[in-house]
Amino acid sequence: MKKHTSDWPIFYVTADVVALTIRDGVFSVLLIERGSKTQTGRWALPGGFVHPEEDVPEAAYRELAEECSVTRDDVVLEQLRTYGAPDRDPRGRVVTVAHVALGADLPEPTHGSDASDARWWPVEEALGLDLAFDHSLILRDAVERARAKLEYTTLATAFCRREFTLSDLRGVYETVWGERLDQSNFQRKVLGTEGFVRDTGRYAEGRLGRPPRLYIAGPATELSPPLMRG
Amino acid sequence: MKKHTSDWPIFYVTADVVALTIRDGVFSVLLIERGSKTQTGRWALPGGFVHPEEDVPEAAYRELAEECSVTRDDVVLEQLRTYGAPDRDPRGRVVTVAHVALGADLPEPTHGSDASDARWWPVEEALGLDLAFDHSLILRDAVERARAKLEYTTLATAFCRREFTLSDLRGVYETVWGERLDQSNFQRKVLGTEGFVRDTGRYAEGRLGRPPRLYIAGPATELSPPLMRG
DNA sequence: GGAATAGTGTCTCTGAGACATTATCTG
DNA sequence: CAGATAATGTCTCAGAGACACTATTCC
Repeated sequence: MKKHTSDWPIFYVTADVVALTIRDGVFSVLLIERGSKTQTGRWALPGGFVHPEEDVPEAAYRELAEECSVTRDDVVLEQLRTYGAPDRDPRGRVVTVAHVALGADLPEPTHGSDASDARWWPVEEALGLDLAFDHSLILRDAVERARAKLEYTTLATAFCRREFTLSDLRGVYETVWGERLDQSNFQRKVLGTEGFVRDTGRYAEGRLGRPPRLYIAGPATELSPPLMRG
Repeated sequence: MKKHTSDWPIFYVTADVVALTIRDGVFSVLLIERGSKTQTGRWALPGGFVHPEEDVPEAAYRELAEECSVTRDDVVLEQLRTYGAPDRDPRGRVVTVAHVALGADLPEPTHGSDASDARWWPVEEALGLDLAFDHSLILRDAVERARAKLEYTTLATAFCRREFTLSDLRGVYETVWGERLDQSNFQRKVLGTEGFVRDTGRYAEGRLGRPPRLYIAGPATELSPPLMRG
């Protein structure tokens, strides 16, 4: 790493992304196996250096798009927090702004430039891995943030396609939280929360049983009082 | 600002602090008037560059201590979020990790090195100021974060001295939220939440009226279900 | 005693949990 | 029709809000 003499210390800033989705009913996270770079062979979160004229969320979108063909319309991206311990990266003083990206059924990763492999891992398995750098810590924080935000925001719709049924939405909660919810009480809560979902007036077809109504996400963002975990 | 040619772009990283306290019953924030540096004469949040070998929260504690003689035992410090828009600082690419520091009745600022003035502002007034850089945005986010965290955490105790009465604690909520709470229901909620406060068995003296019990903060951190605003 | 503040008790209403019932599709 | 899933209704209980009442101090 190059040295620099200045009035002020030099930092390198990266944007890392914890991309979460539900694939075949399994809460999953995107990990890449590091290729020719530092920490070769270890699994890590997608991410990379922020460019000089680039805003930080732009970098996060870009890094995600490089590993997995996802545009910014496919995910909800928000900042998680920043990790900047002096020894967190052996290459030098690297501060990372970690993000969480939530999307519905995100696609298989396109093998990117600097990764030797990339794939979706079940979150429970990924939490058991020893990831590169402090990425295991970041992953734990991201998963807990996602689980918590389902309680007091309408963020669960970010895991659904544009149109979804209440069963789909309930499935998101059940998958992410890993617990069953009563269908009746769930419907009462969701439909009773002004602006959580909006009825399209149409019904899903080609399923077993009575056709469910289709909804789209409403304008509400907060859930007050929250929908609570057991 | 010096230029640097490297494989990767150079960033400067600062730690800013939104120090919040209650002074004479007024929800207050510490601001400094910028001296000989950039944006001279404008009011700003305390903060400064993170040192090469320093962890980011250390820098936040240090910057706070430089403006106001406060040790880390006097406040609860937590990261707010990171602000890194390319044009947020005219000096170059400066990314700031913003923090919130909460404390009980923090002292008058000691006139620090690079500030021409420093003082506590009522939060409502400070929100109306046009602060340096993007500090008005950071302040808004910090105040909203603090208000929200009172709902679902036991953080309100951070605004109290080591020993406090339930009236003191209720006063924190009323001051920060700017609304009245029913004393009876508040007590029921606080005392009914396992680990929120611990009874010392002693009573406050020298007040008008019946002497109130003294409590200290308990081990609980979460409030579930939350204590809600009107 | 009166004023002021602390602490307790009670009534009501909302909302969550548990679970029963009805509705509407496919095979 | 049976089986499956969706949607609605009902009962109960916990907790929040409103507010009355009691307790203990200082003057």
